[in-house]
Amino acid sequence: MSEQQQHLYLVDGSSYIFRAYHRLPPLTNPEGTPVGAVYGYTTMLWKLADDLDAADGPTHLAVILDKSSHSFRNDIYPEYKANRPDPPDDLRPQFPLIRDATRAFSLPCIEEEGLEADDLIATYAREAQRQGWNVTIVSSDKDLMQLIGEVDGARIDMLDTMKSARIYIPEVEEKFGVKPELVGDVLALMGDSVDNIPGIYGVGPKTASKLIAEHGSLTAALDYAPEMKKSKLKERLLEGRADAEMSRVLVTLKEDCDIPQPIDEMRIEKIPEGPLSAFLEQHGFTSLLRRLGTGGGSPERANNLHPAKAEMEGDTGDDEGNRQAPPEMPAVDRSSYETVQTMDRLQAWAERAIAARIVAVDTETSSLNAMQAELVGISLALGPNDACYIPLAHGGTDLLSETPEQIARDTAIEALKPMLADPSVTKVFQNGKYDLNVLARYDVSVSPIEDTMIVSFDLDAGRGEGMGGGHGMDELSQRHLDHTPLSFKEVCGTGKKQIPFGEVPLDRATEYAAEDADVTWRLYQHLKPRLAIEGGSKVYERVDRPLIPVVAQMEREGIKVDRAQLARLSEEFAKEIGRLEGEIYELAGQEFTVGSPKQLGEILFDKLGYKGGKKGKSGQYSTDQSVLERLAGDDAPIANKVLEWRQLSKLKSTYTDALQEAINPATQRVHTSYSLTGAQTGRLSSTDPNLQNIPIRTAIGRQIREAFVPEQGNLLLAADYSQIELRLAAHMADVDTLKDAFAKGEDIHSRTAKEMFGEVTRDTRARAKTINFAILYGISRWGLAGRLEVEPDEAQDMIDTYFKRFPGIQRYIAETLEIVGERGYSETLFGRKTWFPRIKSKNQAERQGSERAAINAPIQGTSADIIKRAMVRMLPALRSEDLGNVRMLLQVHDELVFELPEGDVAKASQVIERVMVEAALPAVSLDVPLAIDIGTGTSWDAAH
DNA sequence: GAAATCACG
DNA sequence: GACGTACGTGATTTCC
Repeated sequence: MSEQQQHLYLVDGSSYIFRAYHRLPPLTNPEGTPVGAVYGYTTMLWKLADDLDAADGPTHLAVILDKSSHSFRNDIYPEYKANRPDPPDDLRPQFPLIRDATRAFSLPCIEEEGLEADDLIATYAREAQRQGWNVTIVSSDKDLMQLIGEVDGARIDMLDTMKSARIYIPEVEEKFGVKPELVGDVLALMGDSVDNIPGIYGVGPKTASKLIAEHGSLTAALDYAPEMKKSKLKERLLEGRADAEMSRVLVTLKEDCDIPQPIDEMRIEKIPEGPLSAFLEQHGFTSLLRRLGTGGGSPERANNLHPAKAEMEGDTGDDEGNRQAPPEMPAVDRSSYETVQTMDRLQAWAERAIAARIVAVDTETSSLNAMQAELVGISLALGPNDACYIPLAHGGTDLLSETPEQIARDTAIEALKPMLADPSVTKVFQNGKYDLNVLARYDVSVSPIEDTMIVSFDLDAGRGEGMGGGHGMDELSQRHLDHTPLSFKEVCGTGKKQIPFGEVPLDRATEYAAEDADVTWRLYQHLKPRLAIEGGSKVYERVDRPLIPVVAQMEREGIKVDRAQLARLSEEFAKEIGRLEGEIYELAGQEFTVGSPKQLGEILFDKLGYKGGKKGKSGQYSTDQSVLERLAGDDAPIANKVLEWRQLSKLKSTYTDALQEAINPATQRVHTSYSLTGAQTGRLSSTDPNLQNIPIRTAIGRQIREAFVPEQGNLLLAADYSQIELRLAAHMADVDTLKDAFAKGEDIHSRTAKEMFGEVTRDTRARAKTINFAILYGISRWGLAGRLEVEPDEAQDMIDTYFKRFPGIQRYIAETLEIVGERGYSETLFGRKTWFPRIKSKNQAERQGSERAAINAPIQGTSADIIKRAMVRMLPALRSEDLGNVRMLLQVHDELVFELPEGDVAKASQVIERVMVEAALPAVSLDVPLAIDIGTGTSWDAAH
């Protein structure tokens, strides 16, 4: 080819600014206009312009914007995009500035009345392709992925600048399981809640791509439906055919729009600096301005963007002061990292860390379980691309190679200890609880620490889903740094081929490990300032951050379990399960897998002909507890046998077998791992094993609790908050009757029964209890009707009575929903936010689900805040009362479990009770007292 | 890997 | 008038 290949870049401007808006802090320019999204947009154009001379960079470039909200799609389907909320108030004034920014770069900006940006992009892309040009669409919109591919050597691909990812055929196939040409068919089946494209109800991305991949097209898949075997899916395909066909039209891009400007005119050469510098100056983008002057990327961080006024926080002010825009950082360069193999170099890094006062730290180990992991190496980062990896226990990469040169583990640890313990050097981790536990096992204490995972949780709980509850490092790096770090899989492989990190060659190990510290350092710079701006400092500084070492210590303490007792129970359960199985086969008239709900349903309702079999979404009979209990009442002896079988199987597999496996061989105790970011409301969760769901409600289950025991000469002490959520509801909704009952120490469910039904009997108290919980969980007449086994009308009457007798509740619900609808998040009394991205969903079930969760979150979350505050204060309080031998072992949402010398019980009980009762103070003064029940015994069961 | 089930607050 | 019905979790099993 004689001529240079032309390459047209089409920038999807509209979708970009929405994403930029959500991931950047609310900056304003010197005039006070919000410009956060504009800033993001400007840096993105800058990056593209930087590629002008690159081999595959743009020769032509245009920005495409949405002009009107109405398009031909609305004529086909009036509901199209109907559930789009209005753009936020501080985004709206930024739209015109986007055009200004584009003009400042002297780039063409294209928009047409009645056409969506996607259609213009499709038209331009095809036009350029026809002329033999390459095309790159700068967007991450999945609809546009239909266009990807090559015609006569001219290819169309996509670039997601936020993730720095090229998207071509393999990426599309990975995402949709089909070639780009078939993406439209998949989209038509699955629908799109954002654009309000119906698709087929109940068909999601998985099912859609499977169907299209199997049948080759939407039409073929729909045509095949009548021949499918009977299933919910079949029904839905048959019923939803028209919806799918209309959706197919809606997702089809219009490739033959009239084009406002020929592509030849989009050629770009060098960006003239005059208009650009004027624009940058006007909006205070001084770091970019400086780069313009020096003509290159300098890592300069200072600029004078003004932060939007921080919310009133009443904070200690540790984060007050000048806030800066996200620092400009150079791209991650893995070749810049150092492998530290001599003591000289290690000393140099330790000294630099002390001088820097802040250092990101990451440990590499042999296991995800902190209580078993061997330390393999440590990485440090002091700035972007200023990071190192210190290998400590790397072996040869195969049998023939020698162990690489490295500092002995103990020597290196001793050299790092002063820095890690230095109170003036902040150590930043991503999930620091893990590193703290690993290091503690090598007798290293680390303080003070910061944790980017927790910072992210306190800013964005509820906003993302994914590993670490949306706060894992890879996800944060993608979201905030536009960078994909090397994944563990890439370095260590997966499945059978996986190797321990200690066998990764040092150059590769350094790239991975040092990058993790580098990314953590960058995330900290990016996220920490947001806490003060967005009002998260209080809960982070006073609750979650100080909690990290406390929970880490609880995990290390572990709890003793009586293995012999568990083994005895396992054996007993096994015998009983076997006996029940025989009886069940007898009653069924055949053998089958009792543990298979599918087979059980068929036996019960098809073979034995019991009435009332209801099939759920998947076309399968439901056989859960409530169904079996009803059958048992209708004189079906097999139902009771299955219920018993289920109970025992559950107890055996989940508890008596699994807990024996969980005993740590080194400590002979069970060490759970608490997730600090697992529950959106701020609660902890417990895994490996889960010690927050040990049986208590049945006598047979409680035998498992008997296996949780203290060491010789000690006792277990359990302290739990009595009715804490109802107390908080009484305070937060300001309900005098309830507050009065709590003040007088009455039984709250009895009082509710008296108010509701006039008299207190076993029955009315039980109903009242159900209603009280229903209120906490966000009530619906059908939900309550189901629980109380009454008609929905009657349930509605009870709700009305409840609202009348306890005025305040109804108002609390309405106010909470109004605020969450407005702001997108709920707040606890201590300022913890939980986001509800689906609160405005057009899908009623989805929206109502969010509403119920939003009613509950402030109550459940405040309760979590309170017990967390108690945990933070507990050990210092005990220590100051000379109770240093009391160990805090477990937290179960409203309960703390301790192990202590018998002689300490009386004194410790007082301290524990006081700390728990006063945990809300002084930040919040409740109108209701908090009450604590305390028990002690020689097992967890006996302590209740 | 999803769905069903069931253990807890 | 239909949707599918209480909030928040984690572990195990079966089945595709």
